[in-house]
Amino acid sequence: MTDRKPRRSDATRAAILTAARERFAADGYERATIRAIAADAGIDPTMVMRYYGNKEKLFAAAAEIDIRLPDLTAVPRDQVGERLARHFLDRWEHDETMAALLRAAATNGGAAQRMREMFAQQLVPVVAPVVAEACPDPAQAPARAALVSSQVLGAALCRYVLRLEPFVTMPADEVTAWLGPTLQRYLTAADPAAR
Amino acid sequence: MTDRKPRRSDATRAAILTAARERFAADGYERATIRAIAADAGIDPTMVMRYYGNKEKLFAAAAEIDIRLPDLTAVPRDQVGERLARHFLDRWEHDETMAALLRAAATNGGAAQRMREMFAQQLVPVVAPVVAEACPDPAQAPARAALVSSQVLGAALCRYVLRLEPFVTMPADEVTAWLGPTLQRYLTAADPAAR
DNA sequence: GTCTATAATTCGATAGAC
DNA sequence: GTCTATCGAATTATAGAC
Repeated sequence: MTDRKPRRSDATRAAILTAARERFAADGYERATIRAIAADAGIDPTMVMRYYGNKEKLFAAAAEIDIRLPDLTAVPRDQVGERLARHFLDRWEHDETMAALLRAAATNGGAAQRMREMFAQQLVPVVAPVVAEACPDPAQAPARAALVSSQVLGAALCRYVLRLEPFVTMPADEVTAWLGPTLQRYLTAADPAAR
Repeated sequence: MTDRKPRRSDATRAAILTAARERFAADGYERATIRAIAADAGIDPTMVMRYYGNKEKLFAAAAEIDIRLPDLTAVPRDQVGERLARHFLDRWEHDETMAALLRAAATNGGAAQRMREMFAQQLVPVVAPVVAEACPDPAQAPARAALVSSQVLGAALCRYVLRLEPFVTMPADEVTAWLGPTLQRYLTAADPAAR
């Protein structure tokens, strides 16, 4: 009843979103202009405003993402780290939405807020049961998730934003091989000195 | 003979740099305006242009930093990780230049280039001898340094830029306790699976 | 050295014809 | 739905008086 609305210009909206993600990913929030996004999408800049109201709402729509984290409770305890690392790498190599959000979050408050919400609503819940096994204190989950975020986001920063040479060239498999044990420790060590 | 030039308005130049670092750190490159920087420094915007030419050169001057890495060859082999972690945390808690550079590097090509140079000229050389001991292949040094960068920059991103709650509240000692072993492994492990 | 005035752009957003 | 025209604001940068 509520999903029977294939508007005729639905393709246009999608084209705008795609172009917006590319521009926001390449230039960041402030340097990406509505004019340029419209040009990339092959339409008039006015249409962007008509469809999305203003630049901020356009970004919000373009940066709406689901990390689609796997269910870690179904993964062998000693492999959660590498599993997580591979998932993130995979996700980022094929979808520039995260790169756009990361670049924008560095200078735009709204984008940073988005990042924090993603962290709290998507990463913490998935990670919590794994952490609980090695560390009974339930208050530890957010801290461990934050540590995981720092390594994963740092890798993304070096690879996709700063384009730090050794990190850009390094094969995805090698990156996950290095990050896996790090994430594993952040999730399953009883304390910083353990393991 | 060459350093006898205490210009009368040297204090003004310093005030501009301080204000510039604060603004670039808080707002990023594009949102930080020369007007605002001048206002913070209590001078006329024209003076900023007169002293530094243009915005890009001003940023270059403001982002000129020396990480002042310690000599790792004088540190016990099994403590280089924690030593490095503590150094970076210490350095950043008291100097917002790195936060400014990090924020700006996300959207500004020149700032990103600066980051890469800092990495190649300051981190790689210091780290190379330590890596060489555990891994004879000299070509490994840049890769290990890049891994270290990813974790260190990721932590800075979460703590100072994104302000991810668990990471902001976490005491510096706890952060170094967690990051130390990670950096240690990146520097001294023979391969990703070792140790 | 310092400041006023302003040039030259650029961008987000709106009004309104078709 | 789509496009032309344009407003209003903000910015870097320069010219020139004092």
